[in-house]
Parts: sequence; C-alpha cells; structure tokens
Amino acid sequence: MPELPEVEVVRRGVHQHVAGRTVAEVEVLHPRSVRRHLAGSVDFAAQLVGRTFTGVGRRGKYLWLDLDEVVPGGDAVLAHLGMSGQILVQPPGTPDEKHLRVRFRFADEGPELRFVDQRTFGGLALAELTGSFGVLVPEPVAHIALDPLDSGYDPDRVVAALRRRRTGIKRALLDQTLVSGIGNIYADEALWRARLHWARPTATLPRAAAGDLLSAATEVMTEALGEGGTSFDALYVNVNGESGYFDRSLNVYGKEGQPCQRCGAPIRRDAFMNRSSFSCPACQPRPRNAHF
DNA sequence: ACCGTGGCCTGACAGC
DNA sequence: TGCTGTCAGGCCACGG
Repeated sequence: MPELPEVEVVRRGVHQHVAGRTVAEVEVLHPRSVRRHLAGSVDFAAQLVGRTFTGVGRRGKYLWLDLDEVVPGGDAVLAHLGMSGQILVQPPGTPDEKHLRVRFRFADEGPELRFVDQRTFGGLALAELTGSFGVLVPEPVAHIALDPLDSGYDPDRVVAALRRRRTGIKRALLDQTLVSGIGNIYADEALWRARLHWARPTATLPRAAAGDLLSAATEVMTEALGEGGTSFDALYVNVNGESGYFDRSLNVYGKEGQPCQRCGAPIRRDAFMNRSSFSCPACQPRPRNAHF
C-alpha cells in the first residue's frame, strides 16, 4: 500500500501537472530518498536541471517520469512510494511538509512537484531505459511482471506461471515478478471474492480457480481506481492531497470481527509474513494441505 | 532456479 | 505523564 490503483491515481495527476514542463532546480532534503545513485544526491539533482518531463509511465507499483525523448539508452526519474510516499503538486511558497524529501522547481515558476515520505521506504532514482515485455522501462523495473491493467497483460500466462510455483497462493499473488501491482489489501479482497484461503497451495489450484482469482484481482483494483483508490488516513492521497473512497467498499481487509458481507460469519485475522491476512472462516475455509 | 526470512523506517496507539 | 512494545508492509539482499 499504496498499491496499483493508488499509484495509478498518482500517475494521472503527475502527468496532468508536469508533462511538458522543464526542471529548473531539484532539492534533495533526505539522502535516503534518492536511490541507486552512486554519484550521490547532488549529482542526481544536477543531472535533471534543464530537462523536460514528457510523460509518466507505470508498471505495478512503480511509476516514472520520462525525460525528453523516450529512446533506448535514454533515462527517466523512477519513483516508488513504498509504504508512505506521496507525490504532491504545490504552489511555490506553500509551507514545507514535515516529511518533504525531494522538491522539483520548474522553469515556468509554476507549481512544484514534491516527494513526501514519512517512513522513507520509498524513493526516487535516475534510471536508464531498457527493454522489458516489448516496451522501454527504467532498468530497475525490467524484472517486474506486467500488471492487470497493462495492455499486454495475459492472464493465461500468469495462471500457468502461478501453478508452476510451490508455495501458498497469497505469497504468489504478492510476488511482483509473477503479476505486479497487488499488495496486502487487494490480495485479501481478491481471495475473498474468489472464496480461496490465503494458504491454499498454488500447485494444486485448478486452472479455473486460478483464473477466477486473477479476474477478481483485476476487478477489485479496477473498481478501486474508479473510486480514486483506497485511503485509511492522510497517507494515501492523490497529487492534490485528496483521499480516495474505496475503503468504504472493502469486504475483509481491516474488518476483523465484523460480519462477512456474504454469510455473516465474523472475519478472522491471521498473522502471515509479518503482516495480517483477513478472511472469512466460512467462505474461505483453511485447506488441509495449507502452505504457510 | 526457486523459496522464505530479516532489515529498512517513523508515527500512532495500547498498556502499565 | 512518560516509557516500552507492537503494528503498519513493499522491496531487496541474502541464505538454504
């Protein structure tokens, strides 16, 4: 979290506000927020001055700002929001946010682009473009699988790859090299819709059930995007700082003890991978051969 | 090659 | 009140 719908909301906002604008100054206020840049944050800033953002791409939870021409060997500013990252568009002179990490000022002296991140799990990077699934993406994104909203996404291929795994179904859903964009919230929601327990082994999952699960994941993320994403608090916002409304539509995530919307059984919460899994004990019974 | 775990981070909150 | 412990969890490095 933020997961695919929230990142797509941000991508659209960034594109609307910065496409065609030329960078005048970059201020890095926290070194950890600039990643994979051996020459350091000062060099990162210097390399961007005078360059023009031409578009904003996304794959899974990564997004990137294209710089000038999109050509092999070109580069882009890659961003990952991590747990608490925000990209905000703010008029110059707006007081700095408490966790402002990187500021972009533009030659037109219009609104700034600000990377704000409380926990610094996210970050920015200047990355070279390389080919992946037939398109150019920043090199650190090359190994990330296509997401369900990508035009090249092929659910049959994901089903086949998923059934070759020897692990639990939720662990597989969260593996960004299998299918990208799904995090803890939408994994739990998709599993509930498909009536599957999170520890169900991938290896014995029928092809149709795997297909239904991926369809459910696509549906729930598409619906969430239509609501502007999911927000529990002020951390998950669009570029104008506004929250989405999909949290009202969640069926299991964060609903421990509340009645299942299908059968009324109280939603249970299990510890899993140092986090929580929410599910309905009646609709999603624990399998005998559970894979933890 | 595949699979699973630990570390990175800070703020909100519960309990004493 | 102020302290401590727990939780939130995506990604990557690393070990088996």
